[in-house]
Amino acid sequence: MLTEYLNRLNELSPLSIESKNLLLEHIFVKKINAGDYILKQGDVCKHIYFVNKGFVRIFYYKNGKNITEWFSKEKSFFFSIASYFNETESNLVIETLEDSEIIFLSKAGLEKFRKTNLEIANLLIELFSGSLIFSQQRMESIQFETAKDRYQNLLNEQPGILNKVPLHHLATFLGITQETLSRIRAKV
Amino acid sequence: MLTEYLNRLNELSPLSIESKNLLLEHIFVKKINAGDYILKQGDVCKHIYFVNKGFVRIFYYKNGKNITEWFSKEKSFFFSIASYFNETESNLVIETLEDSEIIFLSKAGLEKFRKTNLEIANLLIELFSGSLIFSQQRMESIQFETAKDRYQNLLNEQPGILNKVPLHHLATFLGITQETLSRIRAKV
DNA sequence: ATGCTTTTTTGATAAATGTCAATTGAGATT
DNA sequence: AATCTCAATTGACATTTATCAAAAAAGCAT
Repeated sequence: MLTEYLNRLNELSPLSIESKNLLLEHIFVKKINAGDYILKQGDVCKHIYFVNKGFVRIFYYKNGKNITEWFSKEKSFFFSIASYFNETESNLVIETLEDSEIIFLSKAGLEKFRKTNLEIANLLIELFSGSLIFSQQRMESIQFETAKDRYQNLLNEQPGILNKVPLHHLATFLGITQETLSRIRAKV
Repeated sequence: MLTEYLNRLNELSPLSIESKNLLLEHIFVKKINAGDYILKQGDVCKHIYFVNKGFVRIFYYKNGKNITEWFSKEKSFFFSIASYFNETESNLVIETLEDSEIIFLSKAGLEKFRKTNLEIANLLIELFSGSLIFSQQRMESIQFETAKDRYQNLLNEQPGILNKVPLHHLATFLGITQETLSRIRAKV
């Protein structure tokens, strides 16, 4: 399982056996039951997470309501950006929506080795630039697309999502109320 | 002037004389008159830009209207993220609002050296993570704050901006129409 | 299957914002 | 000073979306 994960990292940026071994000391796997948290509100995000198996929701609280920031499907990386970099309490909460297997890659390890290990430094570049592209895409989708378009796109990208996620989570993700989403669906 | 810029880079991530010299070959300065473009629509973004002097607006077109993505003040870095990484035509346009002095740092150089030079790789990590934090902050400000709040914050962060930028640019930046912004201002 | 709970839809109304048009204001020019 | 131009405000109205409440539908357990 970790081999597969290391291969994934290696695809992002080539890693020698030595570099892989360095990283291995800072990687661990955790099984997390559906509905449990990976990162609670107020925690500091000290890892880059990877959904090896399962399905994850990232959300934040606003006026008492919880608003979905995004969904992370299998084989993708995620972390709480502001909390990770600034080492501040996260205002993002990360929960699993299914029984999941999450791989933790520690910031401590990455920070330690990137100063001396070129491969690990370049791995970080790839991780961060991937995250940057993702963040930018999400911003553009909010700016350019209507809620209806974004709903359609979400269904295309993640066909099974309607079975996994209650409608009100989709609605907050799209930035509209559940009622409005329901009416959008009725019209299609 | 370039010395100052190199010091700036050095603050982000320490650079030896050798690394600085490597980078120097891939840095140039351009004076750009107010209203002229740094990056046109359809260009591919091949540099990370730095506003040494002046003031810059980044915008995109949507339904024929131009929408401000953000303003870059002096001593800050910026680039067209999707275009830079994917080497696709930029849908962001970058223009100066004042006579400006822009420092160009070429992607070609960065990509060449990050594979072999640890300092330059770490510089890139700092540049990208800074950009990631910025991108995230902007997203959160859109999600968490009302247009009114965002207007106030903008004035706090950039007190002189009302003298530099016509109201309709501020409005599109805030995601509202000029008329709505005018009404917000009237109520304060 | 029956009832119980949760999710989703529907309806009526209110609030916010957009649109279009007209007016006002401020600077620059003659 | 009068005029011209561009920027900003105001008004009237339309549209969109939120809100609150209730009904319908879908899942689940007994």
